[in-house]
Formats: sequence, structure tokens, C-alpha cells
Amino acid sequence: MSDLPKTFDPKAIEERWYAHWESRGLFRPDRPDATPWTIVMPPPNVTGSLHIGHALDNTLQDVLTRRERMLGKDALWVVGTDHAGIATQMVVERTIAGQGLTRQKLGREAFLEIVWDWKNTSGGMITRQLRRLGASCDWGHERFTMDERYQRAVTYTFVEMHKRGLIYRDKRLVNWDPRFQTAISDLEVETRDQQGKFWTLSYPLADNSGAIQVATTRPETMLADMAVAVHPEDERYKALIGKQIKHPITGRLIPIIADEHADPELGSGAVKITPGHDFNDYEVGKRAGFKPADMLNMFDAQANVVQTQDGLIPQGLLGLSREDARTAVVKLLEDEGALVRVEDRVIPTPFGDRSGVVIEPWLTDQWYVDAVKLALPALQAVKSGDIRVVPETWKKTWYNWLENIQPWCVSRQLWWGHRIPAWYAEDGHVFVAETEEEARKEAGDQSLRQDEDVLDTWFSSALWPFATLGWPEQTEDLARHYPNDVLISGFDILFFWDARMAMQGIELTGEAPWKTLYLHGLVRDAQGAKMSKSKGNTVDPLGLIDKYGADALRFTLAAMESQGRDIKLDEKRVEGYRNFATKLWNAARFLQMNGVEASDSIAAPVAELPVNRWIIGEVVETLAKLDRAFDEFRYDEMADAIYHFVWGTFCDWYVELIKGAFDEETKAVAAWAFDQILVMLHPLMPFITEELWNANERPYELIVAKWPEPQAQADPHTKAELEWLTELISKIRAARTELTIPPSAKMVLHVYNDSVDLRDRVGRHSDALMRLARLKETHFSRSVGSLTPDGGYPSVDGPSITIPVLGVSYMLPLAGIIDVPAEVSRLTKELSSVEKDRDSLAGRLANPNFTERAKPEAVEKARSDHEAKAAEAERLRAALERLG
RNA sequence: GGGCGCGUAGCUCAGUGGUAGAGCACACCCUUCACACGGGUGGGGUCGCAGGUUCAAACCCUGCCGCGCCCACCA
Repeated sequence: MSDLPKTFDPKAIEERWYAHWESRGLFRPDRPDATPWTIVMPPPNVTGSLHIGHALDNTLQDVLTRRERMLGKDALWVVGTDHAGIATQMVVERTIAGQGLTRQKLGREAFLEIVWDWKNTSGGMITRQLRRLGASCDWGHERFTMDERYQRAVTYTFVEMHKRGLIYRDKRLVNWDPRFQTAISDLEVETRDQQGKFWTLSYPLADNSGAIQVATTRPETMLADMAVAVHPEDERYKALIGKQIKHPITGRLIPIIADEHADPELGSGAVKITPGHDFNDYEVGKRAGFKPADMLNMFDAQANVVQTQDGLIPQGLLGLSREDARTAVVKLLEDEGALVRVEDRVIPTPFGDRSGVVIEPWLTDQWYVDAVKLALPALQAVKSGDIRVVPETWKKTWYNWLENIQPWCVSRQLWWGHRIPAWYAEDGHVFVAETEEEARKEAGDQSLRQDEDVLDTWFSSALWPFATLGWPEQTEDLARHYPNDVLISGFDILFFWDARMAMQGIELTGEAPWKTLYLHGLVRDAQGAKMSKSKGNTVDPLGLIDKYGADALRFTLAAMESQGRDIKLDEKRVEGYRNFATKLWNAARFLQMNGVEASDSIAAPVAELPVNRWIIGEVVETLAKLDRAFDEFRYDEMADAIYHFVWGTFCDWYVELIKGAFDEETKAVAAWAFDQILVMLHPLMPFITEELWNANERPYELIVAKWPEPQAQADPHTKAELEWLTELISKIRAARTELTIPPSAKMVLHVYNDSVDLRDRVGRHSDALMRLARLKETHFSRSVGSLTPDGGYPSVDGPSITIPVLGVSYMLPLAGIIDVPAEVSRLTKELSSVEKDRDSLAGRLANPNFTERAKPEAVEKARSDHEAKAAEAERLRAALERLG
């Protein structure tokens, strides 16, 4: 046993304990016969660094994992990183740009080599930072989504889903990111309102019989117009349906068609149709009989103007950017007199969530996952309860999204990622196979060229709960740890990741990937604003750890995690929980100074002293609260239960009560109770608890200690006795403060009840009463009740303070010191408060509707409360009368 | 347009049918031998507004006001 330093310094212990746990393999002790318990960490981007959202997410996971481990289970927390296609490629491209290089100059192979080098040397910083948080994941099982085995799982998945008809290649409009020059999925598009314009154009009829007005927010796309649509019921235009338009700039002849997409209320009621560059128009175009392959395209991959298939775009417009093309087109129209009017308008505009540029709907060949088919079982899994969603309100969002799901574009025109296992023959045939050899077997002699594209990163991370366990091999890990027990994620990736995991998981393994899905909110700044680097309002979790310790940060995040609400992080809270850690530290020092050592038993010691019996019961009650909070994933309640027990019950009362009375029983009970605190607090504050645990000789580390079981029963009798004691002390203190009696003045306590029971009680706690209420002696008076028959107080002469507690009057005579008016005012105030309560209860009891219709327990409680209040009021009134 | 959530003490938030709670902040007292990152005591709330249900509403229902988020969409 070593003496604890006076002040708690998290820095001095955190790194040491983490290294100890990790090097001894304590994050995953060998427990082949134990019940398995499994959670997988959402793999952070390999380019990532720990932000406060990770800190929250991983704290919540670690809290569960540590408790499950202490419950004796074979707790596996899978950790690893995601290759993060776009993000990583960007980082590396930026790096090589410094050397004047581009990936195109390097070529695919050389570029990928550099990415791997980067990953091996600079990637994974976040895994070191996770250690600082105390994350007890199984580093021996660390995975990367581009590991060889993982790649095999991804390839297998693609081939298998293709076989099942769930993956197909199609030419259709995609969300094209002209900056990254890749397709992206619907989810990666962010619609933002932009100030824009609304142009009304005049399109002449080909037979010169007039013109029709159309409106657009994107005049430049008119170069690829293929029709003008009007509503079939629109009387204004009925006669024109079927006629031809002569396109004002290209001279292209395009038909006027009827389609319900045209809204008669909007603009002129006629709308230009550009199937190759607008999602609505694409649908209209298809209905009008245009094949995607025939739809006109006027942009290249960077959204610069290129010639359409019919060669009708004027030479001068070719090569212009989208923006310049717009200006030029508008100018041409104006010159022709075809521009009718321009209005200002707010336009919802699609942006790439990573690139930040405007997304261009573009016709390309891409690979799609038939998400509609996969969605149904995922929907069902939540409906049936196979997956428990916490908090439940997210179920509706889950249903809503899956019910309206669209095909998922999974091919990306990037280099870094899982290359699509498809090979093309010269005749255009596609062979999907796990290897080129396999493809060749089917293709015969033809020369094959592999698809250049890679898969959406989320396609591979969707396999995380099982591919990290060896799937598709039927490994022992997979059998033991799949399905996972819980998934914890922020709601921001509910669709990106969680839903896709469920879809892929059920399709590929036949089982939902986890039994419970817990969704937490976002961490915001103290003002409630979303944190972002550009706003500069981010909170660096590592800075907070440096300043207050990992335990304080973890405790704060847990305490503020109440379901269904974002967290507004206030540094003051972290400071407060740092103080809590210090409080615990000092309690440990105090116990140590008084010869309290490690408890030698997990079961509560046998105790006779009320204070000891009481604290044992309080430990058990706290444990019950904690266990309930864990069952319900109520992190705030976990934190609240242990915080109030440690500070409010153990330190403020138990330790104060036992001061100066460290007999063997008390030492044993204090040791046991403190050990239970360490165990119960460990999931939330692993470092300080482990340090304090090891301040004594221990047979094993706290991280693998046993989670307590409520073996000792709470004893209602001693609980009542201690409640009486603490209330009496508190009331005496309050009265003393209110009457400004100096702490140095030791008073005499007169007890107006000399029942054996009360005498025994006071006797048992006399020492504590003297110390905590600052008394010098106690006297008992003969009266059986609170008052003598004549209503007086026989043995106290002169003015005194009256304190009623649980039906007994306690008096503190104050000859010479008392300020009578002050006491009168104190009593009056208290009396009026008590009378208010009493009258309110009386009113209720006088109402027959209440006594007849309310639950009997409620009526009974009101009766007994009323009686107590009435009696207390009487006592206060008598005291007032005595003072005159 | 559809969906979800929030509005309780100065601040951040618990509380989901039976006399309003916590932490922080604030005020006063205390260098009491674990801890001033502490101890003690206290002040502070028409529970957004208006109706309704009920013996009883912060809590359930309806409407309104304010704030936030997600999805879809106005060419």
C-alpha cells in the first residue's frame, strides 16, 4: 500500500493504466466459457482525428463494454478504421500536389502505393487518441476495411448480390460531383437554399403560328432540351399538344407533349424538358418514350459544355463552364428577344456534402443496389422487435426512410477503395466474378478489362459487424459474436450506415446485425450551435482531457446523454466532474489514513452498527438504480445515481458519521462500500477508480473485477433511523444558520420524548450529533408526547429554538444568545409553509370525489401526510406562543 | 408538403397523473485535523400560451405561438 498524493493528477495515472491494461490483455481476457457479448465501433475514417462526437460515441460504448466485462462476459469491442474513399484520396492528392504531382500523372498503381504508404505512416492517428479516452477495445482484433480478408468479403458480397439480382448496372441520371468527378449517392447530396433567378423564355412554334412560354431556373440546360411539356388538362395548351417547337438557340425541333408533371399553376404552365440534366425531366422523358441512351447530354465530367449527340449546339458555347454557359445562353436569348422576364427567386440547390460544389444530374452507367428489395426485411426486423431501437422515436424515421428508399448507386469514379469485380469483354459483355480468373472462365478467349470504378465506402462498411469476425468464412468468432449485442451510433449516420448494415446483414447472414440499436445525438457548443471547423466553435476532446482528465470528460458526456436530445457541452460541467473525481480521491485518502484497506469480500460484511447497516443498504439501492439505468441505456441516470451516492450519501454523511470511530466493523464496512463505489464507477471513470483500487494490495485489476450483485438487503429500520438522524442534524444546522449562532457556540439539546427507543437512538448517535450539530450535551424530558399536559416545556427556562422532527420536539435553549424576534420570524415562516401544506392536503381530503375515486394508496398517503403536517404545525404554534 | 423533437429556477437539463428536482451560477457563514477542485445554510420557478379530459395535469388530448432537425419538393 502506498500513500496517495494530496491532489489527484489525471495525467500521472491515465497513460500508465492504459498501457498496463493493454499490455496485460485485460481488454479481452481469455474467457472461452463465458457468455459472449459484442459491440463494434463505428470505424472512424483512417484520416480522422478524435473529435468530441467520437468522444461521446466511444464513451457510451466503453461504459457498456466495461460493465459487461465486469459481469464476467467475454466482452468483445471490435475496433478498426475505415478506408474512407473520397476523404483519404483527397488527403493524399493534396499531399502530392505539394510536390507538383497529380494522381493522373502518377497513374493508378503508383498512386495507390502512395495512399498505402500514407495510411501506414500517417493514418490511424485516431486509434492512438481513442486510447487516451480510455476506450477498452480489443486491439488484438483491430481491422481495416481494406485488409486483405475484408477485401475478400466485399468482393464476395458484390458477386453474391449480383448473382441474386440485387446488384445491377444501369444507365440513368446520377448525382454527379463535377469536382471529384464521381457519382455520389442521394444521401451524399445536401440541398441548400440559394438566391437565384427564374427565367421565362419564349419558344417559337415550328409552324410560326406563335410561341409558348416556358420557365426555368437553369437556362443553360436548354441546349439539351428535348420537349416542352404541358398539363394534359390545361385548356390553354390542349390544342398545341403534338406540335413542334423550333428551339431558339439550337434550332432543334422538339415536340410539345402532355405530361402531368407540368403544373398549370406554376409559371406559364409549360415547362421545358431536359431529360439528360434534370431528375423530373428524366422521368417525363422516359414517359414520353425517350430511351436513356438517346437522351441528349451537354456536359462533360467537369460540367463544361460539350456538343450534344445531334451536333446542334453553336460552336461558341462549347467548352464553357456551367456558369459561363448560363450567362452566354441568357445573352443569346436576350438578343433574339426570346427572354420574356427574369425574377429573383430562392432555389433549393443540391451540393456535394464533401466537395461543396453544385451537383450535376448526369447520365452515366453505374452500378446499383436494389435497395427496395433489401429494405423490406430491415423494416420488418424493427417492426417485429428483432432489433430494439433506443430511443424508440427513431423507429418512425427508420420506417419512413426504408419505405421510400431509392436504388443505391454504389460505384464511384475513384481509385482508392474496393475495386468493382466486374470485367468487360470487347463486345460489351460484363462478367462479375471474384477474380479475373473466374471471369475468364466464363468469358472464354475474349480480352477482358476490369471495371475502373470502386465501391461506395458505405457499401463495405455495411459489412463491418460480420466481416470483422471473419465472414464469409464460418469462423468461431462469427458464431460467437454475431449478431452483435448493441450498436451505438449517432443518428447522423442512421441511413448511411446503420440502415445499410441492417439491409446487407440480413441479406447476407440471415440475421439482423445487432439486437439493440442505440442512437445518440450530436454534441453542440454551449450555445447550441453545431460544431464545425469553419465556425471555429469545436471543442477538442484531447484538450479537455489534458485539462480535466479523461474520467471527467467521460463522466460529463455520459451525464449529459439523455435520450433523444443533443448535448450542449459546457466546459463548466467537465470542471464540475473533475471536482467530483477529486472528491472521490480525497475520500480515499481519508479512509486510507484511518486504516481502511481493501475489502476482503465481495459480499457485504455483517454489521451491527446502524450507520454501517445503513450504508450497506444504500450501496444496494444505488446498485439497483445503476442496473436499471444500464438496462434502459439511461446514461444520465447512471451518472446521477453514482454521483449522488458518492458525494451526497457516502462523503457528506457516512464518512462524517464514522469520523473518529473506526472500529473493526466500521473499517470493514467502509472498505467494502468504497470498493463497491470503485466497481460501480469504473465504467464511467476507469482511470481514477483503477488507481484507487490499486492503492491497496489487490489480487486482480479493477477492470476485471466482479460487478456487484445485490446480496445484502436494505434494512428499512436502520434506513428510517439514519433519515431521522440526518434530518435532525440538518434542521439544527439550518436553525443555527438562520439565527446566526456562531459555529463555536456549543448547545444543549433537549429532547421532549423519553421513550426507550428514542433514548437509545440518541445514545447510539450521540457522538455524531455532538460533532455535526455542534452540541455539548443532550437532556431528555419526561413528557411522553411532545408536550406536557399544560402545553409547556417543563425543563427549559427562557427562550429556546424549537425543532420538530418526525413527531418529536427538540429544543435548544439559548439563554443570553438568542435573538427572540429572529426566532419568532423563523418559526412563523416555517409555520406558514407547514400550514400551507397541511391545508392543501386537508382540502383534498375534504373532497369526497378524491377520497372515493382516487387510488386508496394516494388517499392513505394524503391522510398520514396531513396528520404529520398538522402535528408539526401545532408544535410550531406552541413554540411561537412560548416566545410570546 | 411529410415526419421527428424541443420550450420546466439566471444557465444546462432531469422529471411523463398524486404537495416542483439536480448540477452550475448567486447570497451569507466557515482557514472544523480527507478535500476551498472544500464544508454548511439559503434565495430563486404563473413548468411557452389557451382550451379540454380527470377527484387530481409540468405530465394525457386539441389548438396556437416560438425554436431546431430530418426527408421530399416548387420546372
